[in-house]
Amino acid sequence: MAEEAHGLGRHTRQRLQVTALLEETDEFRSAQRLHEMLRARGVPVGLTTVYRTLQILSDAGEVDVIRLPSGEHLYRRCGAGRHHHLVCRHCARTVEIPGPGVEQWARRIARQHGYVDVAQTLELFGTCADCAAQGRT
Amino acid sequence: MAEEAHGLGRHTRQRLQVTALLEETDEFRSAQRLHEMLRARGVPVGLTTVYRTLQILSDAGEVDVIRLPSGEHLYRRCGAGRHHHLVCRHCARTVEIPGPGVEQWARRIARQHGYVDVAQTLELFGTCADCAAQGRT
DNA sequence: CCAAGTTTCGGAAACGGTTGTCATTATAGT
DNA sequence: ACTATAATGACAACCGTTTCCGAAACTTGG
Ligand SMILES: [Zn+2]
Ligand SMILES: [Zn+2]
Ligand SMILES: [Zn+2]
Ligand SMILES: [Zn+2]
Repeated sequence: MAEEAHGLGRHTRQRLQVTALLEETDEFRSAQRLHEMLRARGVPVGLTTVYRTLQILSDAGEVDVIRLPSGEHLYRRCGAGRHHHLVCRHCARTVEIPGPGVEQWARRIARQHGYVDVAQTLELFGTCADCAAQGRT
Repeated sequence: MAEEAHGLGRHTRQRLQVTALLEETDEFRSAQRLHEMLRARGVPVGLTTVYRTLQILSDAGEVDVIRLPSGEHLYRRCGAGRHHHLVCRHCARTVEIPGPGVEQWARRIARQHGYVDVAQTLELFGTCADCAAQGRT
């Protein structure tokens, strides 16, 4: 029993804890922040393992990744289907934006210039209603 | 005389060499690559100075910067006005794409979800016609 | 032209997020 | 349980970038 037919490797205590934590929020969070949170609640997990688990999850399409201007990666458990992200730059609260429209536009633009096999990186950063109400610029 | 009214500091040999090199191409290039190229043509410039110069130029809006998935920054002397970039992932040859359409779309989406002060990151990566003809995947 | 003040240079060291190493430990099929 | 195999995690390495700081190069006033 407890068969692993999901392409994610073994069900270890640590991975279950990371995935459980990712289920709890709509915010994008960094590997280091997730690690801190797990340690804070008494889960003895190594930072390396958190990075490894997030790598596996993102390779499997189970989590989405965005990169801040600083270079750090943020991870989030998202809904199915391609989409972009509207992320609050203060609290990282995120709304999913359906993707097809922009993707079509990108493919058309690329073809017009002779480029093929186009990929896009599009993220939107803003200040969410709550953070704006609290006066955060 | 020869006063510097351009907000870029002094016209030193090194800065002139960096800007001159940037004028020579339509490709985005990394600081390290620019440094190598200058040394290769006998210009004795330090890597630190190349980084500093590129920082100054990008702050002044004289060059555009994009970031590769690996995290390294690429720099290019671009035309005036806001635009996005369609970049060949093999040779970094770049076409400028007018920006207003996407920006309008982004602002509208953001407002619909209560987000304000929206900023976007959009780059297109593809394979250019030449590189495709040479069989690069 | 000279001296004093200011800016820039550049080698070396630090930085920060991420990835590799490898001996130890946990998992899952039998 | 037993065993083969995969995962863990403390630590070190990595890599592009930034900071430090003494030396060198400009600029300015006299
Ligand atoms: Zn998502
Ligand atoms: Zn917010
Ligand atoms: Zn540009
Ligand atoms: Zn190309």
